[in-house]
Amino acid sequence: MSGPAQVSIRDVAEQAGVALGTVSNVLNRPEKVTEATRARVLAAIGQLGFVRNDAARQLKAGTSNSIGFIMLDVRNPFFTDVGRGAELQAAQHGLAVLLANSDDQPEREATYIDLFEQQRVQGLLLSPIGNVFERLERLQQHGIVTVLVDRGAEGRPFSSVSVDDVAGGYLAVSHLIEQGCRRIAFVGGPLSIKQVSDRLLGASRAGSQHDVSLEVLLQDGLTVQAGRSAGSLITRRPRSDRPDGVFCANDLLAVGVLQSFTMLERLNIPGDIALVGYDDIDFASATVVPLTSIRQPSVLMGRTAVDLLVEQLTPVAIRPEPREVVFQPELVIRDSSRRRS
Amino acid sequence: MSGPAQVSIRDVAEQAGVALGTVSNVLNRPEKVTEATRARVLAAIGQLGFVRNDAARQLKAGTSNSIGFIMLDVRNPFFTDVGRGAELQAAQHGLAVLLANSDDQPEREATYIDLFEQQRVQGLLLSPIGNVFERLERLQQHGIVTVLVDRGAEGRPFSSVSVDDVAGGYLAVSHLIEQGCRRIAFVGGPLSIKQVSDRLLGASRAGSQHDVSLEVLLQDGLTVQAGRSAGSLITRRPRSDRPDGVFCANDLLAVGVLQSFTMLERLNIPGDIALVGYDDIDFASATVVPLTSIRQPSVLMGRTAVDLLVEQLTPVAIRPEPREVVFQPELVIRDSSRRRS
DNA sequence: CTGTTAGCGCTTTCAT
DNA sequence: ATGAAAGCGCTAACAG
Repeated sequence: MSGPAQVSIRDVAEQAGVALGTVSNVLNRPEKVTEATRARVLAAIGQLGFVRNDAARQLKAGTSNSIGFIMLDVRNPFFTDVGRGAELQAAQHGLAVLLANSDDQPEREATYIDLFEQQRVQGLLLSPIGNVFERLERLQQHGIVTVLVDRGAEGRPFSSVSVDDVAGGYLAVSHLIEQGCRRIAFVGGPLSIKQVSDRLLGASRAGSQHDVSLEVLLQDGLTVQAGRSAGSLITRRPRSDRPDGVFCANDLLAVGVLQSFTMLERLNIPGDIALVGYDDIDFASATVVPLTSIRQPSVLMGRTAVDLLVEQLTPVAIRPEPREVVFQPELVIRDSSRRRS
Repeated sequence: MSGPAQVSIRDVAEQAGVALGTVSNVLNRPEKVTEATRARVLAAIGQLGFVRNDAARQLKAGTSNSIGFIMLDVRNPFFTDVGRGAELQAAQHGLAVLLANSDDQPEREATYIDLFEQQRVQGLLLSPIGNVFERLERLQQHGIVTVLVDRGAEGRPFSSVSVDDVAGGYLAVSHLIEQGCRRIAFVGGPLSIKQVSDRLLGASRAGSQHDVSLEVLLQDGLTVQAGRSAGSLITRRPRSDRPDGVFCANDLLAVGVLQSFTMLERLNIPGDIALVGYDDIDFASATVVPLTSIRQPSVLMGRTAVDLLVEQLTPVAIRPEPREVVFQPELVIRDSSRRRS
């Protein structure tokens, strides 16, 4: 029932009583083989439990048929939604998606880029965190295309799918101002993450247009945990020192802020403090006070990223220029910020 | 600056003016090479942008140094937490973790098992969904070890990390009964998922011990979406027909149920209906009504899974027997079910 | 340290 | 259809 530990194409050929090349043909060009021998070969494959060694196949081909997706944070539903979209679309093209989690750490990002490069993936989807653009350009010259996800290319030779984060930040804070907020706090960080600094930029534009103060409560991560600590920072202040509106760089933070706010009996959301998050994850509408948020088309972004990648998977000669797709964010108003109407 | 598309070890040797074997030594046994030539080789590697071709390395070695983790659902924070733990521990052993998402679909699970087998990963972490045990045993004979995650091995020759789901279901429903519930509904499905049927089993044991009715509202998935539809199924009934306690097979479902419940002004949680979820994800304490849940030690489970895998990565002769690690779940009581102090 | 070599498993080509 | 053979890039072993 079970042959040697490593069953090779040669073993299969022997078992089936055919030539080695014929087995390869059955695997790769079945139409070149008569029905009868094809059946014999398949039977032998089944008996021996043969599985094609991808390393050898790749070595020959020079590339695998997977793409890698290095996510900033697997625990952020936004990214897993993007991943979901990527998988759906990749399947359409016969590609598999391997996921990795850089967890906001440049070293881990670098490690996974290495790993995927060594594996000679067809391409990479990546939300860059560290300073990796030179790295990626070299990769590209060596035949591994990168598509930037949730981040614009800014003149660099990559396709990208992103959302206008400046517009998103602007939307969020404009909305808070409309609801009557005058002392707004931005919760988020680190600013080395472009998405965060862009959202802050948009926020401060909206703030300065209306002459509203914008305080920045810098956090070292975009997690529920960080949100909690930002929240308790605020609640520990005397009432008069607290902001009346809080804009969080993502929903995880907002959830954390909400957790710490709702531990204070006498703090009313949105009455005392209005709250806006970012990403509109599934949970946003299920929080203590349903969360106003900025929606990004996450699944569509994943699909688009793969399409852009496949577009670049053509021979250099006929390869189109990299493209940038920018989606517009959308304000989703819920109770956490709704003061009128 | 950039050489041929594929820079090989041979190009490096040429550039550095050393022998091919020396480059290999620099890469794999640096101590066998003098400092000076090592530096020359490293310089050449840098200049040419050489990256070791893992396919070739693997082909030679017969195995990669990654492990694959096939998750039931990337969008469930429980699994990403497990993944996080696995990554942490794998890094300790110099292994990389590649994540894949079977999304509850047996075909996708099979596809990824194939993929990882073709890639000759060192081992697999897997929460089985389809009927894959024969497959996995064959894999094991061919040198790819599997550790079952969130699922016991039940006599099969695999190590496993799981949580006692029957105990968890029992805990949940016993708690509801203690809070005075007498008509309990179980929301979850499909029952083909062992975790779900075990939780139901525990639930019904608790129910029958106290002579409490247990209604099963079967869903086809463990998602927020499915939870919403179960919730509206309940709220559409006349008050007298509604359960007074709901136990959801996971927190995503519970979040969905909560969403639909809280759309009804006059429905009081936990007064009219008490609610218990499962997994105790980060969001559980941030929901409209903070969610009572059954906690599983997710990160620890991931770490343990990798340890069990590494344990099995020894030559067959000295390999220890597979082990089963079973953690006990823990009831975390919050407002969604707390009726008496 | 060098230079050479075999071989991992597969694909592809070629003449038969 | 076959059988033979080259070669993908690497590792590891060898004699010098």
